Amino acid sequence: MQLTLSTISEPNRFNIIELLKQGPRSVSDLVELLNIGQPQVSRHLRILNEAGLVKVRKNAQQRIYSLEARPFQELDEWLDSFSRLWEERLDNFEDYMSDLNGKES
Amino acid sequence: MQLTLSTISEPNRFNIIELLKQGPRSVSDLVELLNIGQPQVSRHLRILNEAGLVKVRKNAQQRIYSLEARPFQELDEWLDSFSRLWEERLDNFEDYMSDLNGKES
DNA sequence: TGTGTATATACGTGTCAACGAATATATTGG
DNA sequence: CCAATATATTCGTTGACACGTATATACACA
Repeated sequence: MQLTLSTISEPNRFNIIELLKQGPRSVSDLVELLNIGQPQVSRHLRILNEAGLVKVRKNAQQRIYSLEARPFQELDEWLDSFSRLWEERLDNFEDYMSDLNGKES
Repeated sequence: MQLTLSTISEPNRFNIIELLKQGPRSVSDLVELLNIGQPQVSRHLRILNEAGLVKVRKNAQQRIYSLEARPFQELDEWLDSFSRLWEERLDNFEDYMSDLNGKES
């Protein structure tokens, strides 16, 4: 979970993920679409792969990268545990805590 | 979005968020529950606050921190854009791309 | 097999952020 | 105002990581 988060939080990897969301891409495709050099793209792809966020497929000399669904599903499930933050009436809960602790600011 | 991600990805801040998910907490509460010093807790809380992930309320000398819903909602909405990854049949899409690019591995 | 294309790795450098320790600021009650 | 409690900030150090350049590996086709 935290590996997923820290991996995605790097801006270039975030951009790579946004591109792969539209479909599989080769490394050279990504190099053209991003403004960074090929070694950097390969390196970020390796990190994404090690974090389980992408998978690779060979096509001649090309490597076709695509997104792996599971980690994003897990992130989504983790966020479900926050649902009470907005789906239930948070205000009432906060007022309750205020009363417990004394007056407000 | 990326500020949210990088902020959450730090392990101590992730733990703080998990605790705040259960309800508002004072700094000293968090210091007891986590295994890090008070200055570190305060520092992480400041970073969480600057990222808009928590809000503060004063109660005497205490500062009561609680989660802010919006960034988590935004994260959830961002993940919605990945829904096709698992809700629709990805396999067909991949086969389609394979045909476009030539033969498979 | 050798050459070109596609991708990956190695290396040195610079930056950024987390940490612990020490100290500063706020807030309350006496 | 003073002392005590609660929280915040500063400082110096250190480790992790992203970058660019250079080089290595994989694969296909002539």
